[in-house]
Amino acid sequence: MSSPNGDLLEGFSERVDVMPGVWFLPRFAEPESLNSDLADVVARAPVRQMKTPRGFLMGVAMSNCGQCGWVSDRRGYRYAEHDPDSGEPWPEMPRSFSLVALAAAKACGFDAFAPDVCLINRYAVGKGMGAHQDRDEQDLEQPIVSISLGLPARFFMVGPERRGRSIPIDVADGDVVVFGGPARLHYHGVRPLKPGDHAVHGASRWNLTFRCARSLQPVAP
DNA sequence: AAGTGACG
DNA sequence: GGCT
Repeated sequence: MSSPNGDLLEGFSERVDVMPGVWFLPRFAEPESLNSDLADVVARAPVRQMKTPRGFLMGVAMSNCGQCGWVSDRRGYRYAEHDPDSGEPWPEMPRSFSLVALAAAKACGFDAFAPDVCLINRYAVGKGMGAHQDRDEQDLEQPIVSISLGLPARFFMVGPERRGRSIPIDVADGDVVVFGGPARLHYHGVRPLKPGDHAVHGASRWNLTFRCARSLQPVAP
């Protein structure tokens, strides 16, 4: 298929190259099926505020789906096969999640993205996340795919050092950010959420981040 | 410090 | 950049 957007899937808008290894895909995801499946997942594994290793309560409420889930407590950051709140395995990753994550990664040149984890972050008004790295995954060859749902927010990407100038990326419902390769370990964060009222999610922003935490080999979606 | 926030 |  020949089009101005050669390596993008047909029917989608543009791909913005933010910096080497960071791409912004405005309105790439169709929120409706994601919203429905998200509701099912968080009904089984409700979001909760985890503690940092130093004992501070994180502002953002989190859950997971997939083969394991990212957790934080006084023992540190890690991936766990079970939800520590319920003792149950994390809910299975919905097909709608893995399909859009795969397509977004492919649009950025990652042809075999097979995430085994989706970390679910819910931002309430006033909540944000300071600059941090996603470095707890085994497979750093694979990118991080981040899907925004609900209220808009300002994501920021710094670089390999925690401090320094950041590049803002304003993300809204259905937007996708992909970062990998030279940016896979870049520090990044989210500015505190401004008040608003989204038709579906009310005064919240949801973020779905897909990672290859343990799978070192591709798995069919 | 995946924290918050005053100050410049 | 300091503080906790």
